[in-house]
Amino acid sequence: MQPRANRTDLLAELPAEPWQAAHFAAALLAWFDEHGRKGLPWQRPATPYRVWVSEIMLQQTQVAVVIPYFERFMARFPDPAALAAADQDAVLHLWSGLGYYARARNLHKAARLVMAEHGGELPRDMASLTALPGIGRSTAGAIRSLAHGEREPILDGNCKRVLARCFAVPGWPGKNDVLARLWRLADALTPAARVAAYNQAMMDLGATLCTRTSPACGRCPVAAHCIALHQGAQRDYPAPKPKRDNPVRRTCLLLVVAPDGRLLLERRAPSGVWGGLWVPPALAQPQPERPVADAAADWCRQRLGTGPARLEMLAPRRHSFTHFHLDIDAVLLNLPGDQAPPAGAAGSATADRVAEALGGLWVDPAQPGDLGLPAPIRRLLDDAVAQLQSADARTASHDNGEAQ
DNA sequence: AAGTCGGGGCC
DNA sequence: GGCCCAGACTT
Repeated sequence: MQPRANRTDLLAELPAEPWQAAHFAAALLAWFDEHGRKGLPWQRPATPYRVWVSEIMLQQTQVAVVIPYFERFMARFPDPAALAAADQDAVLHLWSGLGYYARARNLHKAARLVMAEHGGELPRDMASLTALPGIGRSTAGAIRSLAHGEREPILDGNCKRVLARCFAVPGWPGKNDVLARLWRLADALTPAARVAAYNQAMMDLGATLCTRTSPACGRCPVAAHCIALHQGAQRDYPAPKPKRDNPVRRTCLLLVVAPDGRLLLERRAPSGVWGGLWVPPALAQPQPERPVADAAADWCRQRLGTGPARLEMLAPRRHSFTHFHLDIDAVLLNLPGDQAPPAGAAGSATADRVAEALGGLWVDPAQPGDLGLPAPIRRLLDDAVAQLQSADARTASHDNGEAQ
């Protein structure tokens, strides 16, 4: 005798009944025809490439944020060939501010694979799609369903919330068993006809009615199916991620400014936080008990072979990531302009030696150019520019005072 | 199975 | 300030 399924399992298996799944899909599709989103940029036209790029951008990122990035990206890289031919810096530049930069690196890598191994067209089958870096089951399902009309379930954050509520799925969807159960539900409910509309409808429902905090159950097309609504427990699903205290890390960023006003950046290692992006050099291990200004001056003498002509602390700042806080001390270091500056170079022999020694790059902090710059670093450079200008103004007024 | 990877919207 | 968002990858 097989062990009897418990009550929760029975409820979860209900949509596997064909008639019920069909009713769910029909109700959702009727609602979609009336209220669904049909004018998003990647829907006109929904080519495999456009759906692909949009899906990658939309990973962990809201639609309204993505739209301008998507438009710029498509204008610059209209097809896989253009993307594959681009430098990684150009791709990261258009990604600056979106976060999760591994998405951009993987997208770029995958475009080159598409050119090399798939004749310049995205493959169509599930195995080949998920073999490409950055494409998992849900993104592959979105490409197959939205761009090709193949019957394939998706499971993004919206679908997880809708399904967790409808079928009262307990537990945090980050857990593998919970996730597996949601996938089974998604698969069982996905209809054979009108898959693209159905999958889009699931996302639209989650984004517009079945929202995280105040779901509009009164207008929901699948309210009759919703166990959470029946129990008045919409708020309990999906269960939140178990939270833990995020650690605090410290760093000290050195804003080294050459006599001509340009600022030193270094490229970070390919993996890890801000991988592949350009960031000012950092003190390896800031020591809590030692004044940061002293450590920065020492770094300057030891690594650059010259003391700073001027040193100024910027206001400390905290940047919070998903899993830790980063306290940033920023130091403005002006290099001396006493060496003879070669024409067209960064402004001094010292500056040139520095860039060579560190593998760095001198940029105008007001116009860094086409490189990937993390958003907080972008803001930091803006602050540095303002600080330099006010310092110049003080110097000028001081000089005037002496002259008079 | 748990940890890593960003930045912004919204409450 | 917390929480989440059209997730995927590494260990």
